[in-house]
Amino acid sequence: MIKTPITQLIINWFHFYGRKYLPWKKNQNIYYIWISEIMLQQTQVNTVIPFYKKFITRFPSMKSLYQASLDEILHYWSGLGYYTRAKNIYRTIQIIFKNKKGIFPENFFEIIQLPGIGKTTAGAILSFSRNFSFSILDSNVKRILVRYYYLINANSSKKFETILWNIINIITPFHNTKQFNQSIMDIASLICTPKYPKCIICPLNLYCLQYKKNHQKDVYLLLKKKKKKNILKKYFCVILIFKNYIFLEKRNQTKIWNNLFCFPFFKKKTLVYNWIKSKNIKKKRSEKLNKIKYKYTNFNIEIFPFIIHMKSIFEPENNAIWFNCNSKQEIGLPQLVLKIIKKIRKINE
DNA sequence: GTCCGGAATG
DNA sequence: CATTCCGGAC
Repeated sequence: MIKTPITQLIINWFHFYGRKYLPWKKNQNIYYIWISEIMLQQTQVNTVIPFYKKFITRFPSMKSLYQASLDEILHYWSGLGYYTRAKNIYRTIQIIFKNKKGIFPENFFEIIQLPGIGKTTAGAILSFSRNFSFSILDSNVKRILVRYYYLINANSSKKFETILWNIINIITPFHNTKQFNQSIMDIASLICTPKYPKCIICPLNLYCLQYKKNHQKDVYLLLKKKKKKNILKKYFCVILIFKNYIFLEKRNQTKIWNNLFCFPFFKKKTLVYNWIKSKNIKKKRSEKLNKIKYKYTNFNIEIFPFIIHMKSIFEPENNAIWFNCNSKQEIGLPQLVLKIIKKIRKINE
């Protein structure tokens, strides 16, 4: 039973143009869907695909994932960002084997209890794996609803959120839910884009109030929050190199890159010198690398690296390692560190 | 350079 | 309520 015109239009469009061949859509395996949905949080489909393929090749089953350490999981997350997601996957697989007999739950209220899974991800998992009728409300869906119904955001955001959930619950069909959910997100990300939406080819343009009434302002833009200033943070870091080995420390209790391995970071130059002294380092030679700039939405980082080539190696303390750049040791590394290691390898070649 | 994006946490 | 997390697209 189809309830609203928008519902039928969305399902019809999927039949011709929807993304039906995504790697996690090859079967209905709830494990694969779960991993893909966590990866797809805050991350676009095309970015996720190669990470997903490597991850599933290494961890083809829930059992293989359960046998993995957090470091191994983080290794396959390296460069993808939002590393708490990998930690949440690790925590979830422990829960599944310790409390749920190794079976991924198929009950919405059980799934939503799992770490890193909210209403939208739970709905996506159940609709894509079992075709159960659950709605999703991610930013793609929000953008379509706001434009299609021309919803001016006059209310408090909490109230507005509730309104959007009510609407999507109404227009989500009982049958063909998985096609509908995939379709509305595909339409949003391929056609109803944040900038320069391709309304001419949009299957919803006949009824879309934003388009039909030819409103001057894009109602979606009214939702946007104010920008904040970018703060510049400066750090110094020490890159110790011995042959193919680089000294890395595991970050702990940090907000950014927690559980990932990085070079030792310092706020002041003098702290760098103190640290080098305390390690009683025998250096062969030092080297200057240009300052490294790195950007985030709310702040920029400049890193001034001190590169030291070592004569000999010392025993690393807890949570530190000599990382062999040529090996495939499975640890988590942020994109920044991956890039610096690549640079160093080029210089040394 | 600027914008985009789910869930947890403050 | 607001903020945080990360990397990529443009």
